[in-house]
Amino acid sequence: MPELPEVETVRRGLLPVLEGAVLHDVMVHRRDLRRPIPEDLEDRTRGKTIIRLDRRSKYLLFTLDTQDVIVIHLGMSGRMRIETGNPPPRDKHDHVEFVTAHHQWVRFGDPRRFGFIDLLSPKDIATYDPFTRLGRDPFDPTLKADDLYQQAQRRRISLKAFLMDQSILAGLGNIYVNEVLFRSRLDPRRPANQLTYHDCARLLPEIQTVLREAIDAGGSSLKDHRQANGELGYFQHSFQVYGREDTLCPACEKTPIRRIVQQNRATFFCSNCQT
DNA sequence: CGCTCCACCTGAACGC
DNA sequence: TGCGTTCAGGTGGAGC
Repeated sequence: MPELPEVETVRRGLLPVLEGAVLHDVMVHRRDLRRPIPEDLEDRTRGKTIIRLDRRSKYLLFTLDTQDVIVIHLGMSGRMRIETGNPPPRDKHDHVEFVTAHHQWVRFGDPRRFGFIDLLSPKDIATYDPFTRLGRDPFDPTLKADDLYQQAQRRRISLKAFLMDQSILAGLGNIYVNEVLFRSRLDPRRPANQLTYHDCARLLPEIQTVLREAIDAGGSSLKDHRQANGELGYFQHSFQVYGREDTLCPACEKTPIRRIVQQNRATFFCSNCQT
C-alpha cells in the first residue's frame, strides 16, 4: 500500500484528529514489529500533546510538546484507522492504539509487521539511521534535472533500480516507478548511466506529476479525509501499466504490456513505447 | 563503495 | 472444502 502519496494521504487524514491533540492514552499490544517498539513509548507519550504531523518520504512524524518525535513506518501492510467514541473491538493485527482526549482512537494495524514505530529524542533525529540514508525529496524545489543526471552518471544499475533506490530519491516505490517510467517513455531495463541530460529533464517532471496526481486523488476521494470505515490512505488509482500485464498499451494501443522481474520486484512496461 | 539477492511476516488469490 | 503455491505497494543486512 504505502508509497509517498499514500503516506501523505494518511497524514492528511490524521491531521484533524491528531494535530494539537492530547494523547489521553497510548497502548501497545504487540512490540515485535520490524524493530521492537521502544519500551518507554507509552510512558513518554501519554498525556503529551502532538503539536505537529509531518511526513518525510514514507515516514510519518508526530512531534510532541516535549520535542520527542514518534516515527511511524507502514511497511507493506501497515494502516491507520480512525474510530470515534466507543470503538469496535480491535483487530488482531492492531498493534498500537492512540487515544485522544476527545475520545478519538487511532489504530495502527500491520498484519505483516514490516512496519515499525520509534520514539526519537531531538538529539537523535539527525543521526537516526533510516533518515541518514534518505536521498532528495522529489518535491525539493532545489532539485534539478542535472542532480538526477549527475547521480545517474555514476550508477550502472537499471533505471528501475535507480528510481527505487531511496538514497537517491526518497518516496517512490514499485507502483509509481512503473508509472513514471511509462510516462517518461524510458525502458526500465536501461542502465542509469546511459541516461542523457535530456532524459533526466523529461523524467523529473513526470516523477513530480505522478506523485502530485496520486496525492490529489487521495485527498479528493476521501470525504473529510477518511472513508466511512475510518480507513486512511486507500483510494482508486488509475494505473496505466502497473498490474496490467497482457493488456494493450494505452499509448500505442498495439503492444501488450509486459511483466518482467527486476530486483525481485515486478516491472510492467511497454516494450514498444519505452526505450 | 556498488550492486544483487534475500529474509523479514501474514494473508489473499489461484490452481488442482 | 482443502491443500499447496505464488504473490504483495518496503527495507536493510549479507556477501560478492
